[in-house]
Amino acid sequence: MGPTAAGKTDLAVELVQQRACEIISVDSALIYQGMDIGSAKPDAATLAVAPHHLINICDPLEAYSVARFRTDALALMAQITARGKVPLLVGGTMMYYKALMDGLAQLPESDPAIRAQLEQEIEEHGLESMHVRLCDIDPLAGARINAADTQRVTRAMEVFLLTGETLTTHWSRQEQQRLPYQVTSVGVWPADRAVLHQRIEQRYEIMLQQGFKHEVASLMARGDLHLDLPSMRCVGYRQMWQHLAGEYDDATMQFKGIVATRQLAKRQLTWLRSWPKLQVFDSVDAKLTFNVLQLLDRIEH
RNA sequence: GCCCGGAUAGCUCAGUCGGUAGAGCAGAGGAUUGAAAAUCCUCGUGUCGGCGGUUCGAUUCCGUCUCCGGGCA
Repeated sequence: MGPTAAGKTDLAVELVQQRACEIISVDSALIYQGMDIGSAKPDAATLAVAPHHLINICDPLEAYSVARFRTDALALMAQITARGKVPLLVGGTMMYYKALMDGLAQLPESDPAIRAQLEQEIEEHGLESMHVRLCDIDPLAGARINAADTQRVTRAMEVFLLTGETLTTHWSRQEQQRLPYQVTSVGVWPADRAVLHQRIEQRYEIMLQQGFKHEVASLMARGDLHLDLPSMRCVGYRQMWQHLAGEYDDATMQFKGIVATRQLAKRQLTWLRSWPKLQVFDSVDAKLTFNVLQLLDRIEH
């Protein structure tokens, strides 16, 4: 686990070549086909030596979810261990890891019709009033969810409308779901934040050189994608889309793209700072791979 | 060389009819249960360009110097 641009892929490629394991990507952006440059997806040559599960599994028009990830990852982990190998989960989507380890309540998946209805309601009466309504039907969720948090207010209402029961009720029925594996959590990032920021900037530069603008232009040219899709809200893609749509110039696009990436890294680190039993390694350390291998071998014996 | 306009938070700028100042962005910290690279919350002391003067008190008024725009030569 680690923030964006920390060097997770490089480490994973090393590990997979030296031990009997298979990589499962834990990344909500790498799932999309045709989103390669801006998502920093490993290139074809890398994938040839280090295949990744759960990348390129969705069209950018589709929405994936944490629940689907959990199902997919558990199935893959069973297959991989059946082959006598170790599942190596690599990525920066911390909520996916969390759901995998701690489980999820039995909730309905999002329903486009209900969501459209709720969106319209927000447009007509405002999010405030929907939050007031939420407080009425589910005071606990209402208190917990900020009145400005469109996504969570909407989701809580959606669950209620879909099932007739509140989010809080569903949560109260949730049982502990223990992962049937021994887990070693490894965190990788530069100890110095300034170094991470530098890496982010350099990587963005490289993405532009590799034709990131053209990649987004092609996605735009399809005609069926738009900015409200989870795929097009991905860091970098959103800013490039807005630039291509004429909202701002090239320099602004670069600035906003880098800023969004830094902010993503910060949020990822917020998860990791309090992650239970996380073994953290400085990715700047030249002996990184050696150190991690040593840790893994110690666990196996 | 002369005239005009600037100089205030990392950046862009507001403001103080004289009582040592605040927005946006950036940045930092936090939350996170089927959109999570999403969504949301909290956090603002900085020689108010330098030096002098007036004043009980100057970032604010005056003088001067420096730098940056623009204009005239």
